[in-house]
Amino acid sequence: MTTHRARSGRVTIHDLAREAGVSVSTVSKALNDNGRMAAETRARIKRIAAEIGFRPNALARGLLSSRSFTIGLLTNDTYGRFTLPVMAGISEALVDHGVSVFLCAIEDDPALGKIHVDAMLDKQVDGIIATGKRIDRSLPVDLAGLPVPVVYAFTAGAPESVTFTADDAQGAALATVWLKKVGRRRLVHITGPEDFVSVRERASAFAKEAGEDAPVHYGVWSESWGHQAIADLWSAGERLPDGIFCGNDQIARGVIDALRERGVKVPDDVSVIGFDNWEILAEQTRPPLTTVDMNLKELGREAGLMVLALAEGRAAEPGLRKLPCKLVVRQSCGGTQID
Amino acid sequence: MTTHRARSGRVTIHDLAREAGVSVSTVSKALNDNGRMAAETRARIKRIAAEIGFRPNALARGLLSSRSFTIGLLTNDTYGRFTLPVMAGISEALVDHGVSVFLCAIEDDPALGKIHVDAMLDKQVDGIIATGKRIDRSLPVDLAGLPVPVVYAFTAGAPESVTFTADDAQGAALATVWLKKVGRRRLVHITGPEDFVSVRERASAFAKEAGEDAPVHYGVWSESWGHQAIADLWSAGERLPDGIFCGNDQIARGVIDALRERGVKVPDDVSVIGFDNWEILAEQTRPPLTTVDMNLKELGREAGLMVLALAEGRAAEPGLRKLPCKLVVRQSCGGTQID
DNA sequence: AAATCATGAGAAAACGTTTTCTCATATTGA
DNA sequence: TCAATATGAGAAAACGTTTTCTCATGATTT
Repeated sequence: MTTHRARSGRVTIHDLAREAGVSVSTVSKALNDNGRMAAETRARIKRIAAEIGFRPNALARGLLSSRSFTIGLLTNDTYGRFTLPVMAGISEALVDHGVSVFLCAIEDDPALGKIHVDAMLDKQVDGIIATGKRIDRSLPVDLAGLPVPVVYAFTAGAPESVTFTADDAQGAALATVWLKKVGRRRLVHITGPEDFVSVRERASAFAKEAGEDAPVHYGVWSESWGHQAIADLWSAGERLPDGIFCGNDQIARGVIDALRERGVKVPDDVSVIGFDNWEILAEQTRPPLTTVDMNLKELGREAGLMVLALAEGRAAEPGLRKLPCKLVVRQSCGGTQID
Repeated sequence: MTTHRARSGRVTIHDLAREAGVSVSTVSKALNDNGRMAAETRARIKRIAAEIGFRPNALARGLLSSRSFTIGLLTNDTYGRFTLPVMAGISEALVDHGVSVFLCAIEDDPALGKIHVDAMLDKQVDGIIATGKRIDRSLPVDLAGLPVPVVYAFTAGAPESVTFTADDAQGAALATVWLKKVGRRRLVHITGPEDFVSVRERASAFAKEAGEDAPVHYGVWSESWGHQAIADLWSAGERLPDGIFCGNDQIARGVIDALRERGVKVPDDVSVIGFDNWEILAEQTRPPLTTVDMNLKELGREAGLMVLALAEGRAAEPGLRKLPCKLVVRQSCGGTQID
């Protein structure tokens, strides 16, 4: 057994070539199934490579191919509620292709954003995915004119860019139809701030399904707003709702707590449905929350595959792609089957 | 204005050398403040570099220096509640040093773990940080004998490794002392499963401060357990507590809800304190939760700086480093000052 | 005036791969 | 038997940097 380690401590193709008694070019061709070569030689080289644990240096490879098999993920969603599933999807989609992901949290800070973008470019990322908390705000960093493709997920993209988001209207319709399906007729929508595009899209889909006169109450994205909204409705007292579609799970949680405090049974008296399927919240609510899932992981997958495609030079039609939401049935609406 | 772009589309040092009318070696030395050179030449090269937007290719640089200015972050905390702040701290600490972070979510899957570790090594990371959900479990991947330094944060490390975690005992003491300070005398501890090392450390610190006879109730990490525990205590009815130290914020949330349902006022009748400072939950609890913060972001910073130090060849004493927790005072205990 | 020294800048090697040539030998066809 | 072709494998260039070495030129010392 001869020694085969270079000074760097990592096994290089030269060590392998020496060990196998061939040239580095032969080794390279053997391992990449390129070139002409005796099958026996190829097999022997591969065997020895496995034995001594040779793994090609991706830096060297990337230098030559001008592909780094690396993409950058830019996010300002510090808390990560939306970003995390998206990230998981991206990572899952790309790991099979040998692509790694740089995580760059920019916390709404333009200076930090620039630093991260520069660092990514220096490191020759093959592409960038920008992701955020809402589809109608863009990240505080200029991604136009970069030498690599950029895909936007859950954040506003540049004109002529590829952008992915959830189909808010379809999700809201899903929720509203479900409330009707479990027999509810007096529906209300308690949701977030009206300046969110998502809020408006969901509200108008709700109106379409529930009737134009079905009340919509705008507020903020908090439990206490849900609580407050119920207090307001019940103190007004006229034509109390029997089905409540909430703009997110936190609001739904507040709504359910407020109903319980008033002795209103969920789902016996009133059905409540949320939005986001923030599992740790939705599952712990009593009763567990039926809610709309935006399929963020799938959205991440698609974004990952898209940036990969663009990096490989395949063209893609620019524009906003809305991915369908799905219903997650738990117990806060009654009903059991998913369709 | 001559053209200075190479075919790759990115400006290289050769383009810059041509533009400046000097050799590439001179350019390199100029930009890195190395070598001997007329000050005027250096300045001129720097100016032109900025003009044409030259940024050195980190791959090429890394190939030569055998440093990639990249580290890998391995995590199995899919939900990200613990990992996210740690990540933020790591990123924040390293971005100043030009180091980028590969995010590798392995979801408790050994095969996926191996894939990610191999990918990181291929990409010549300068070091790896492993992070998880609890200090007494290790990631399902073998990080021993890797050619790069490994630092563990919030997960069990290999023997002789550098590991960071929060000081559970100190945090629990902080909470218990605070309950006494706001005048509570009949303390109980409602916490998670006893097989967690953290749970046992917190419980024994609680016992030390609250008295060995102060009751400790073990359960699970959920709101409903907090709810249940209060139901049990109040139905037993003997010597009801006036101060409750909860093992995490979710339990505290369940406890507070259960107390409210029984007409017990928080914090007037009973003080409740949580653990984790999971802000989105702690802030939305009514009343907002006083809780113990594990300083995970700071933990991430330290881990980041440590892996950097090790990567640069500086030695560090192996062992478990416990970082202090801090108290975050909101309204669920009464009292106002932090100390 | 000759020898020494400081200065500024370029040439070339190196990092670890992949790829394109080139070339010797073996095989085939007439 | 001689040429044409296949086959196997190596040499060298390339990717974009950094670093070490070399070499003019001009300034300083004897």
